[in-house]
Amino acid sequence: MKGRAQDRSRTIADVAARAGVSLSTVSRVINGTARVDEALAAKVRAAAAELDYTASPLARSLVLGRTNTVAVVVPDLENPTFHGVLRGLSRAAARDRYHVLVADSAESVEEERILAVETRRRCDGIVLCAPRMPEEDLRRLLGQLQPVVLVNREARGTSTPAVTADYRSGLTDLLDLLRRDGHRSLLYLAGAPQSSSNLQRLAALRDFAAEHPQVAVQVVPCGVNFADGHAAADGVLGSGATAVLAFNDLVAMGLMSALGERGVRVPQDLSVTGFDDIPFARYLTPPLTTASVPVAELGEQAWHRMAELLGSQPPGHSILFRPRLEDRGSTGPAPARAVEAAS
Amino acid sequence: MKGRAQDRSRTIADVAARAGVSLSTVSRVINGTARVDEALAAKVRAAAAELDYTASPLARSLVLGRTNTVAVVVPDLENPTFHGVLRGLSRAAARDRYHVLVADSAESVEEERILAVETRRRCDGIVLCAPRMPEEDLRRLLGQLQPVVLVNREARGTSTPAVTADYRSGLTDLLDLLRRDGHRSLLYLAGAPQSSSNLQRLAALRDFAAEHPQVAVQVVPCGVNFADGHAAADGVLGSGATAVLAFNDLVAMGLMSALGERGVRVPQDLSVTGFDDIPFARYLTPPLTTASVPVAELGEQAWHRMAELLGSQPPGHSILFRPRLEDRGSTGPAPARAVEAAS
DNA sequence: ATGAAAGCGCTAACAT
DNA sequence: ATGTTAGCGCTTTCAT
Repeated sequence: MKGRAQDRSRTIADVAARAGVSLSTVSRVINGTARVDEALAAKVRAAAAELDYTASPLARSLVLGRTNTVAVVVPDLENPTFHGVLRGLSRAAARDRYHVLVADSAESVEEERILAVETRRRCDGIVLCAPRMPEEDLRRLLGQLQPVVLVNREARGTSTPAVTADYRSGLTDLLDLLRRDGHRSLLYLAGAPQSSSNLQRLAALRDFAAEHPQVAVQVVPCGVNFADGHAAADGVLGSGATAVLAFNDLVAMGLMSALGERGVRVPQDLSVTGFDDIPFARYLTPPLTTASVPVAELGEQAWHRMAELLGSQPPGHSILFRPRLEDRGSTGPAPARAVEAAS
Repeated sequence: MKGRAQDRSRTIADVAARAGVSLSTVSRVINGTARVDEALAAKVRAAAAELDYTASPLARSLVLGRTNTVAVVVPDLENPTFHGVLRGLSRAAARDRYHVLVADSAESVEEERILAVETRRRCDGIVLCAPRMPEEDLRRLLGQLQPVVLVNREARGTSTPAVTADYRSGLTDLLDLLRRDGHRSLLYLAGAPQSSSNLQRLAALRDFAAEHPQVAVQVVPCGVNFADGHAAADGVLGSGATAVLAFNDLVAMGLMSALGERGVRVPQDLSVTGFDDIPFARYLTPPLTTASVPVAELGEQAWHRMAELLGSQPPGHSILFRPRLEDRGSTGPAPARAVEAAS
């Protein structure tokens, strides 16, 4: 047999020995931290190549105090929004040779804090998606987590950069669209009560109600996923509303599915809007009118803010993506009379 | 102000000093590695609590040779399959107090190798999703990556545990369904040509064609996502087939969307099947007939296999999930005559 | 039962 | 320009 099996990973000492130089020279050559005589450098490179040597990231991290890793903490990987954020972040970070650690708190606000703090110790910074954490808890947490970038919520009174979608203006756009279509009785299927993005939507609703007193707006607790929307159908039909603003596309899809089962036509009998513009929204029957949120870009920008912080620049400014109205087939003119509950 | 701001993270030396004991005692108390006098132990715990001390995972990893982290390497996080795998894996690993590093090779088979090797050094093992890597390259790579668990493909001639879906039997089920519905001219929209899961489907097709010579089966290159399916519509309509087996649900959805635009009715004019049973498949109009693959469970089982390897048990057996046929609305009896291309 | 000291693999002063 | 040495924060012999 040629060449012994390599028992374990080679160390810098192996390379130094083989090249007949000191550890520091090897380190210098490999990191390019100082001038090294070209002859020696060549020897080192050769030795490293022969041994298939690469420096232990662990050991480097320990001494450098830097892991070249960031973590993203999300409440639920299943949620298309966080999934998109992870995707955008992961690609962007990879371009800068950073790695990403993912931590899914499985919706437990309790765990989230602990998880974030523990995860933080394994990396250089945290991208935090914690829509439901009470603001005060969040502010306290932020101190231990630096550097942090927030996604889809802000922490007032701190200089933590945040990358968010402007859910308020997005919902306002949808409300205006429905109003222009002649709807005078609207219903909002609310998401997680205390979540930032739900509160923003409620703010839009409040503004709208004040500006358009002739339009009735009901708020009905619902949820954030398909099943929640599906279960809301009967309540919606009993409400007399001619248009429904679902918390997000998933809820809208669930609702539309249940409406279909009941023979209610969208948009002829009832208009429905979603939120987010998940990939399938445009391909539903009818295509879903929604406010498009560039989730992957949220993740990408979150990385850019993080990269600034890691370069020990001062915190950059928070950035807000304005959702774009996607006026598609699930909304239309208000019917002459409100639909009655079927069945 | 009460208490100085803590300049940087506390070390075990700080705790030892405060408790008036040696470093080793602190280590022993914290890890429970040896008996320590209860009085001392209490002092140590108190000191640790006061300083809010937790051991540096980095330093521990370096000395223990273990990071408590595994990496999952995927070709594309956007793909619902890999996304599901990540989700299942992440939750399962978290339960065992393991962290997960995610590496997205952005579809580049070239990068994949390098990425995997580099990522491997930062963790204890790799869960590899590399459907397109040539088998020989894969086998070579496997050596450097140990411990490895493969997802959705096997590496013959190795003992690397694999967790896969049986795409072959899944497609066979779909083929049988269509045949029983009277279809005699089928068309398969193929995925990535060399990917394992595409090859498995082709094998099913081959078997089927041999067993049922009276049924015509065409294979048309297509792709793996929505847009690919959408673009395939005209070719499908010109083919004379009465039923189409899309590579996966995304392709099926794209196709159905394009068919809708052309006024082709599913399943009356044309039956369509997907594969995977992504969350929205059942809510399409019509609901998609497909073969359901439990992606999150794939990830979960991948973790279990990995956990065995990490416990230095011998490699467990590979496991194969049999897709379940979901007979829904997008398939039906073959029309009396094949549809003609519209427009 | 406890402490002193070596060492995980590396980088960065500090010498020369 | 190169080598020697002291750590990074921890665990684990090895003494006592």
